[in-house]
Amino acid sequence: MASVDRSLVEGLPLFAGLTPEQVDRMLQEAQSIRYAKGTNVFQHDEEAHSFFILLHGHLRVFKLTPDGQQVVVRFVAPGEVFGVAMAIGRTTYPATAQAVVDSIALVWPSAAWPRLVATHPGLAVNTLQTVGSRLQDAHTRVVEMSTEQVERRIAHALLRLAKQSGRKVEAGVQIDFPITRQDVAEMTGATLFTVSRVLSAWESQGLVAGGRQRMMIREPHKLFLLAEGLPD
Amino acid sequence: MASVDRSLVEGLPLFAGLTPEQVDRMLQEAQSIRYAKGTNVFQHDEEAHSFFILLHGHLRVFKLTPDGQQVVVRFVAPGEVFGVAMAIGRTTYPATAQAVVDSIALVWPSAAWPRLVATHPGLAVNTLQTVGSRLQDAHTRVVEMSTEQVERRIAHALLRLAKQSGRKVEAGVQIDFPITRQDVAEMTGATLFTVSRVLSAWESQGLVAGGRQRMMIREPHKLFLLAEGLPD
DNA sequence: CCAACTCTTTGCGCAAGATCAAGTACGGTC
DNA sequence: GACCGTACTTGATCTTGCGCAAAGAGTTGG
Repeated sequence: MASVDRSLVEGLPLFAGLTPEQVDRMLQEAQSIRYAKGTNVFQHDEEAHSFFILLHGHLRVFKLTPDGQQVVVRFVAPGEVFGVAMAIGRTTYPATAQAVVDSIALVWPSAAWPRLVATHPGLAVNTLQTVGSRLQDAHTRVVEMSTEQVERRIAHALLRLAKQSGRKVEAGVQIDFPITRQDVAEMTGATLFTVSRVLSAWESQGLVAGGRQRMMIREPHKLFLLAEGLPD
Repeated sequence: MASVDRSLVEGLPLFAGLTPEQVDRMLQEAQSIRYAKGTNVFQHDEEAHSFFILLHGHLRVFKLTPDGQQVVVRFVAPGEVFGVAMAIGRTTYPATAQAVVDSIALVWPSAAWPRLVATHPGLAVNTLQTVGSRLQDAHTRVVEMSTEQVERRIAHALLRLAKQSGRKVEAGVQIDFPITRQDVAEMTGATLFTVSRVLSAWESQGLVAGGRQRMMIREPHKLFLLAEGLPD
């Protein structure tokens, strides 16, 4: 594989505290692979052969229930580590990662992880921070699902998307990958129908905009107030 | 502080891969502290001054919403590490840990963590596994809350409690710390009333038993079928 | 340009659970 | 042993959001 330009990965949290030489050495072991829109980077229950850093594009990570329902765990944005199943002590992936647009990732074989960690102890520490912050997110989501009603959950989900993958434009904050109402439903534990109704209402109030697979937040602050359940 | 008997902590996941001497050295830096039933080991948003291993007792870890609702994050059983806020990159605790019975924990100052990790890289790796498996749990819970109705969520919650803190007795599996219907409600995102109704129904079917703050599963397998939504 | 598809909207009826309102039983204390 | 507070039960009512149906609107491709 062609070697990877270091500038692409400098400053990534995973590599914090490593010397440029160490980073170079790690990069030499990585491949860079392209995933066409709609393809799966890995699948639920598949053997965890690799771990990744997303260089370009966006992924949708979801779980499938026995009766075929999907639940979106998160979206992966460029720069993030994903598929670290091996590091957290699993032998298979706990979810499916699917490219929502054409994407490129750096790929290491999972088998290299123990050696990499032994050589660069900082890797474990950095990964611990990453996994820890995902744990925070998951708990936040549990709290929201336990105590908030749909409208506020949807508001929180959109704000999180905006924060993670929002692009500021004149008219507001644009989510910079295609996302359906169904996706939002699967992030919030609501139905497609309910999400559609809520978004329609917000659109007519000028809070958000966006048609088919497009989502833009026009009034982030008002949406925030709504998410927190504060008076208008 | 009195020195801690090594037999109490041998075989704990946190210490996996450390030599007995290394464990001894770590123990010398720990205090063992007693927490009376009902007291808080640490509180939400408090500075994360320490991290812990529970030696004896049971803790209830919960978050508080702005409007005062509690959501139970998990229960801590003896042998588990908790309060590792610092390790996952926080300066404050993200939740409150409260002793549900008189409890004893080993306590290290958070400030010692970076040095301990530098000396024993295995610590970071082990903690990563622990945090990773909590992340799994949290995601499982999100999936359950998104796709299952209350009855099945309650069944899953009880099964998880039984697995983690169940004591097998002749008549079934006894949860070996006091737990209220309110607690179960706060674990499942249901109301006290709904939980009470469901448990009453199960009790009359002989599925579970237990009165005030007592919970015992008499038919684990039937409860499992119910949790998975399988026919009788 | 039309066909086929996917995504989205909207209306209507219904059910799972929440909320409210009494109560009852259990344990601990003086 | 009487009292008190906390946990639990049970019933009646109300609301949120789901399920389903049907149709509208972009998108892609022949």
